[in-house]
Amino acid sequence: MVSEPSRSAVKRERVRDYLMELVESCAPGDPIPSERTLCEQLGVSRPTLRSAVDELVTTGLLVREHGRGMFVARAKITQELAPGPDAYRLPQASGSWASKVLEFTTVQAGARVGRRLHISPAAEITYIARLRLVDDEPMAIEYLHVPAALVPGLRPEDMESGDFYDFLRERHGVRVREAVQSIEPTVTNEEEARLIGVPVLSPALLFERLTKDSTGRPVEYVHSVYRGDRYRIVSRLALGDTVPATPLSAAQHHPGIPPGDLASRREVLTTGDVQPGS
Amino acid sequence: MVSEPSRSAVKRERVRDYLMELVESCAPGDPIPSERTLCEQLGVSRPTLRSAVDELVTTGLLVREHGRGMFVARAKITQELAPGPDAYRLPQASGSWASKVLEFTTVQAGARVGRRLHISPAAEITYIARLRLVDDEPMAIEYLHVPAALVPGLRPEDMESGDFYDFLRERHGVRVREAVQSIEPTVTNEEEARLIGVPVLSPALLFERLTKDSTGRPVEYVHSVYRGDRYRIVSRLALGDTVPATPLSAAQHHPGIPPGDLASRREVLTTGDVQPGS
DNA sequence: AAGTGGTCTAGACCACCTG
DNA sequence: AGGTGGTCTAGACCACTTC
Repeated sequence: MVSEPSRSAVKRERVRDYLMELVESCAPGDPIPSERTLCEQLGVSRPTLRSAVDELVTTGLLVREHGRGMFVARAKITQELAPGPDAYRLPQASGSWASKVLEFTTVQAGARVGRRLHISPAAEITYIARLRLVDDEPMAIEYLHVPAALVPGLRPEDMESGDFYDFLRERHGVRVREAVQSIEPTVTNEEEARLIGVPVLSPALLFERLTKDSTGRPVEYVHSVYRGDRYRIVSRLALGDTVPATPLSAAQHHPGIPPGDLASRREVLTTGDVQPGS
Repeated sequence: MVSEPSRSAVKRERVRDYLMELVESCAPGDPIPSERTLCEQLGVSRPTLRSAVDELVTTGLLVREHGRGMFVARAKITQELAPGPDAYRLPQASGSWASKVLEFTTVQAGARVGRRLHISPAAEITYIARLRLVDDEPMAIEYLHVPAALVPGLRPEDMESGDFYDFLRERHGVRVREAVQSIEPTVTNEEEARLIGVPVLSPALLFERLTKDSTGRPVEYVHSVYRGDRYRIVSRLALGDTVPATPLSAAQHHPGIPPGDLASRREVLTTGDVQPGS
């Protein structure tokens, strides 16, 4: 828009903008012309065309199907927060969650996991990789690490139904109390992409969590990757300054929840739920 | 690893794996050989080499500098949750936040924003685009939409210092009370990439927030994009089942905060803070 | 068999940075 | 001037899907 060195910008951008308009004039699921056809129409080479398409695929506007063609994506990656007049009502719990255990072994903790769980690197842990499904569609891949001594006799089936924390309490007398969790954006690698059914380098959320029991002992270290096109975090924040602003530290900024100017005095009321994609 | 149709997989993967090993054997900031040199060493064409490098740049392992060369990235995108024995202590507020107003205009709300703010599409809003900086490094780009009637006489300078919510209360008698916020992973587009200083298609977090005052009237709609390589959400979760498990709905799953099996009975204790990148 | 997307090549030109 | 990354081309072969 602003005066740029070159007038016509890069071809890729011109092609991408053309495609974006094309997509907007189509209904979700509609097929669009083939790569070779588009190349001819737009007067660009196939790598150039493909590079522009790559961007729209990563952004979530287009999907490719080998041997079939390209289609307008069904669920836009950036969906409306909530349509209609009742906007901003928190979405209800939706979809039925299930799990599928992909791997279940006992291995030595190793340096990294041992340090996290506060156990010896040589101590044994139960390592579980499981797919998390919503309405039978893959939503996330989760890697759990639990000290083996804590869960003797744990079976893969135990990880496919019910609440793991309930299970820990009822079967092993372990009462979880607190967890520290981090969330960061990432893009999928080959393995993750294959398992959760999205293209490589798609936007995703990386969670890491360390959970401790009532005695402060670490009981699980979890690493999981959630697909970005169907998963979203919604939270409801209380901002009232009813509390006389316990001055934690004047110029603090707590972005985890509200990345605005909210200095202190706010508290989380409720955490929302999944908004299924399509 | 597993038996694949073709033995050698794609060249891109072979090149990428070679580069990843190369990166691991280097210190952060170290230069790596030029694209043309690597092409010759690996026996691939330049587009193929570049495609592999693209992946590592998106992943945050490499950085390119036009005319200078390629370097091992300083801050790894997936950093340790917390090093050392005191792991999992929540990071303290770090860095000094500042803002730089890039755009400040009064415009008509339009259909989308009007609907969100519950005002007429023809009503005027103050539209503010501002860069959020931490230690003078760009961290996020934020787009605010505030009904103009609520903040008569607001000046750009007012948005560059202090807490906006404090300002609303003291200068305009508006007391914010609650907000609904969504967080989703995304990738940067050209504009966002340029403004926050990362490559196009880098992982990022997209926030949307609607804030209401004590009378339930919407006072701001904010859309912001945080860079993924320097920003992370850390939260501390209370999982104790002290509450007799108010059964909201048996098989519910609330991933927004703890994407494990936490059915109900959990509550957010504290929200963490920024972990500065390098 | 014919069309589609997936991958790769060899070479070209440009813009940028460093001597 | 010479190296670096940034972009683009024309053409080739493969794998997959449909008819």
